[in-house]
Formats: sequence, structure tokens, C-alpha cells
Amino acid sequence: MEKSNAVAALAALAQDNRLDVYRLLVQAGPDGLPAGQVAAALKLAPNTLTFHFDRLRGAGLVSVRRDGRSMIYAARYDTMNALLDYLTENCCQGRAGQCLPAARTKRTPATARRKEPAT
Amino acid sequence: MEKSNAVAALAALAQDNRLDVYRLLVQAGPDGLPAGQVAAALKLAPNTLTFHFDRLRGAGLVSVRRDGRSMIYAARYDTMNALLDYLTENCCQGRAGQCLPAARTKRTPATARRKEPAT
DNA sequence: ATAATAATTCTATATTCGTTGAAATATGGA
DNA sequence: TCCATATTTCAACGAATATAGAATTATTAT
Repeated sequence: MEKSNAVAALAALAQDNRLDVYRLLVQAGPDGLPAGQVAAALKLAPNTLTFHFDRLRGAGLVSVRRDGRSMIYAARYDTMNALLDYLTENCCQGRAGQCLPAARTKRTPATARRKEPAT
Repeated sequence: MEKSNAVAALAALAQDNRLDVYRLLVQAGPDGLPAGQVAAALKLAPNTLTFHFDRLRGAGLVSVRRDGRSMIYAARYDTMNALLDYLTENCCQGRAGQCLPAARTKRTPATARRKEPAT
């Protein structure tokens, strides 16, 4: 993932309603949800929701397909994984958990994250 | 990490210059860097930089201390780790790598991430 | 005290963002 | 065809964002 894509994904997730939308879609699974169902669940106006969907889609975080008169939005998990990798590699020196000597926090023991040595 | 903190951290990182600043600080290590050095490295006006530092600090991503007439900014790795955990738990159903049946991507084998079962 | 250095605060401005209300488009059913 | 449903498009608006210039504060040295 490139920096500009990471910034786009971060910006897309950096908004209350949009984060809710995205989380709902992740929860919903690969089949996604019709826009109306998301609107109902989160009490968002349909036009407002379209706006947010556009952002998420622009960042590659969701996909859409039409089913009858409904638009089905689904989370694109690959993008989130790429973002996590980007943040880990670029913003955690390759290792989360205890990034550098400094990070001495109440970390759970199972969250180590590393990158395989370059080929 | 709470949702509002996650949104704040995401927003703080969702800006080109700020992401650069943060990455530079992470690279610099726990001792941090004087503001002026960051300004020079990234060619940012000192007042603009203060603005961005404020955001990063507000999101808990950096800390400051004074050293003589310099302000030393340093990355707070714990917050980034908390953010990664938040995204993994809340936006990846607890497992990155292959979040759900869907995510069939060119994933490296070493990036599994999980959360210990609740106490 | 004066001057120089380092960074912040203040003011202004152009841009982007999130939301709303009204109108338009697309699909499916009677 | 006419109508209802589902969603998008458009125009408008206040709020927040990113940047720049000028002035200010804090620290150190002379």
C-alpha cells in the first residue's frame, strides 16, 4: 500500500458515522448489506449515507453491487489488512507490541506483529 | 482504546504532512526530535508544524518536553499499538490476515494478529 | 539589558467536510 | 403505464482544516 492510499483509508475511517458504517459492514460479513439497512441501523439519512459510502469506496474500503433496487455495500477486508500492514511497517518500525525500547505498556502477550525479512 | 480516541488518532494520521511528521518521530526513536529539526527535515514552516504537532499531541500520538529553547517531540508508541489493536479488534473481527472468509489476498504468512479470550 | 534563537500564538483565508432538503434516477410490481 | 421503493445527485450552508504572515513568548548568550 502506498502512502496516499494509506492517508485516504485513514481519512475515510476518521469520522464517527463512517467508522460505524464500516464496522457494521465488517460485522455483516462478505455478503454486505443493502444501503437502506445500514441507514436504518445507524439512523442516517440516505443521502448522507451515500456521501459516506462514496468516501469509503474511494478509499477502497468498501465495494458495491446492485441487487434489484438495493445497493449492497460490503467491506473490503484486504484494504484494511493492507492498512494495518502499512501502519505496522511504516509507523511501528516493523514491530507492533513493543515498537521500540520505549513502548512499555500493558500489552497483551499475543499481539506481536512482524514482517518477514525481504526476499 | 475508545472509539473517540481511535477516530482522533486516525484523523491525526490522515494528513500527508502529519503522517510524515509522525513517521519521522517514530524513526527518530524514543528520545524524539526538536521541532526545528523536524521542520528542517520536512521543510515545514514552524507555525504550521506547531499546528500539526498539536493535533498529534491531542490524539496522544506524540509527547513533548522542553530542552533549553527547543521543544522535543517524541512518538508515543503505545498509542499506535492501541490503535492497531482497536482496528484489528473492531474492524477486522479480531483477526487480521484473513479477516473473514472473504479476504483472499497476497498476505504474508507472518502477520496474524489475535486477541486473547476475555478474562 | 540587549540581542539572537526556537517555538508558539494570533489573525486571516482558501479549501474541504458533514449534513440537510429537494429533485432526480433506477428498479420492480400492480 | 402508473406507482411505490431504494438510492443517488444537486445546491446550499455552517463547521472544521491546512497554511501563511506578523507578532509574541521563552530561553540562552553577550
